[in-house]
Amino acid sequence: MANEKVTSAQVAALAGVSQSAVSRVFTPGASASRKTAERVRAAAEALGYRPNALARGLITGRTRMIGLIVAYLDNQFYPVALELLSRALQEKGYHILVFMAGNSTEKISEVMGELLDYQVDGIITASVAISNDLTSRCAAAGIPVVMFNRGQDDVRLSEVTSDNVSGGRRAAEFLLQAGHRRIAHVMGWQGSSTGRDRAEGFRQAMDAAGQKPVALIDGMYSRETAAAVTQDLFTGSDPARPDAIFVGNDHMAFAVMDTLRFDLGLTVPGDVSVVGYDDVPLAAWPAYDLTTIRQPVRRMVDATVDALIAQIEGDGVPRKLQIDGPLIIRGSARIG
Amino acid sequence: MANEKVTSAQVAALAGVSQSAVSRVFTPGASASRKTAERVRAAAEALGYRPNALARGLITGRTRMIGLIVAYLDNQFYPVALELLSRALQEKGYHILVFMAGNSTEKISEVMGELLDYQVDGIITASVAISNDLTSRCAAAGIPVVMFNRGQDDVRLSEVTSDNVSGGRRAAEFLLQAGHRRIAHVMGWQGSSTGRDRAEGFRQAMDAAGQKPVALIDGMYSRETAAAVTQDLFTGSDPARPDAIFVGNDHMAFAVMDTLRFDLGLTVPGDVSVVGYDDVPLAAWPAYDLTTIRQPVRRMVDATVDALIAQIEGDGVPRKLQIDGPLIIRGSARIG
DNA sequence: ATGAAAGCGCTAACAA
DNA sequence: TTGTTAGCGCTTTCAT
Repeated sequence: MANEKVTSAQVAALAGVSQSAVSRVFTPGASASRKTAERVRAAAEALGYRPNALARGLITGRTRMIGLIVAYLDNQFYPVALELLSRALQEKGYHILVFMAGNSTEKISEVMGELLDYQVDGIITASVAISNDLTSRCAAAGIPVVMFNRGQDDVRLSEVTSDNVSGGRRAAEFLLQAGHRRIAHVMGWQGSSTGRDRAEGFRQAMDAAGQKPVALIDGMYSRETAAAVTQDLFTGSDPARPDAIFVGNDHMAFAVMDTLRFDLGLTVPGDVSVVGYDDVPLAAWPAYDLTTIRQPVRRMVDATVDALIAQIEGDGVPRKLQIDGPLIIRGSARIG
Repeated sequence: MANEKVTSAQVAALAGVSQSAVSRVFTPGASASRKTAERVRAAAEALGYRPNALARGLITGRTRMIGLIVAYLDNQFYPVALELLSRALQEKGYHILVFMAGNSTEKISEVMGELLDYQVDGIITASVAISNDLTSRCAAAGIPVVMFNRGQDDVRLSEVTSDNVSGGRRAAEFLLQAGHRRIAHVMGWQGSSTGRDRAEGFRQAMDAAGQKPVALIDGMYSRETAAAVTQDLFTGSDPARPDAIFVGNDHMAFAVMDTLRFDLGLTVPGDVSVVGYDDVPLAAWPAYDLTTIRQPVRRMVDATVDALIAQIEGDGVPRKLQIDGPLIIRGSARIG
């Protein structure tokens, strides 16, 4: 049974044409008469022939594979993005090679190297930063890189983010307007552009209102850290305790709410208002009903795919895009 | 700058050796003297050379790529499995080509075809069934397939599941022992082996106890369907209402709990006990605190990878594995 | 241990 | 439109 491999030569033999004729029939935009095409297709069908994508890639220099590097999948934002990215790329005839890289620089460069070995046509990094060195290697290899949901100051890199500074600002303004005066910010990881930008926006709005944050703590985008930090926030004396918390992303916000309700015995938003960032599907579930800044994943994904493909097909230069999302008001925060 | 491509020939020229010598240095288990190896490595380093994985794959017939087909990513079980699978395979030097296929048979076979085009060394299907025809094609191409979390009666296919029948049985027994006598089962999708097996186990235990289920409804593994079904369950007259629900997976169980609490105004487990299946991370969060049958993902992943690699490296035949998991008792169900 | 040569399966000039 | 020819970059005999 192990038919193993059917080659274009075998098809050619059966169809009584040259091997290159077979190739032409399977190459979009190549010329072949109706007659040959039919005979070739029939022979191919009979033999179960399909062109070898590797061999094709070797000669055309295009593999139609895209490398996707993602840190973790436990934050719901990423599976959602991954699913959307994968589908969008599939629709355009591309396939994705996924690598999980955590946040270690080492691992990331190892993984990038492997992607280059496989001659991917482009690389998407989801929320991971990449070194200058790596950027140079990709540039040298002529492989476009687009960073999804992370920014970096390098003209050779495309990036697609939401307007995180303005998002942070709006979150703070919303809380202030509701009358909160003891606001804390459990920040997104300060090693990331998103974490820093959101915190920056938050600071700007607080300054503008002449308010000082009760606390500014790095939650590292980790559920555990966010929970621990929340505990700490409420161990001090009463006046130091926040009555509102802006959290750097939804994933941490869920941990904050869990801690508030189940460990500290507080109510949300009765005792404490909570605002998150991302608007992952879980944020809309009634168990959390989280007020949050939406990142319009779908549009971000489309922009990412467009940017990447434009660069791959030649008529594109790296671009930096910001796609804005609204504040979604739900029940986890008091309303002004 | 666009260095584009560095070939082994260029390295050979610089190192003053033959092209095949370069190949040998980069081929594990090939012979080369220390001296040549050093010169080659130096030259490669200088030029930034790395072997082209495509060309290598073309000749060796091994690409070290594994195709992974997954239906959706919205059930937390899959991102978790995907992350684990990806990491495990990476560790063994394999890379994964991910495809999102929904549950349409058409899409699945389209996607399988593309995987075969890319000459993947093996295929893992996560919770998707595959047609006989497809199985034959893979068998003919000599490409091993292992089904993760789904079973199918075909000797050519490997499968790794948990013991779903016994899991369903234990869930029912647990509920019965707690004194419940009006138990409903919102079943997993009856088009899937897991959905059917869990329901089968549930029935067995109910029969053995001489009990009739209040209801047996297909929740389609969908959050929306599960929510709707739950509403229906409580619109009838009082005696028909369940006091316990065994739900076919956690993903639906969350929807059931949300509906119970926020739409129906019932308490869990006060008014209704809920038991799920999978033990995804979210089940342990205090907002749900879900009693559930654990699927030991890590062990299932390891078994999957082992089975696949054994078959790829030759010394393996398709195997059917069942890996059992415990009932995890939390707060969503009354205790007997 | 090493080089020369063949060829993996395909596409892309080039003639005809 | 078609066949012939030359590679894509690599591994692997086969001699040496």
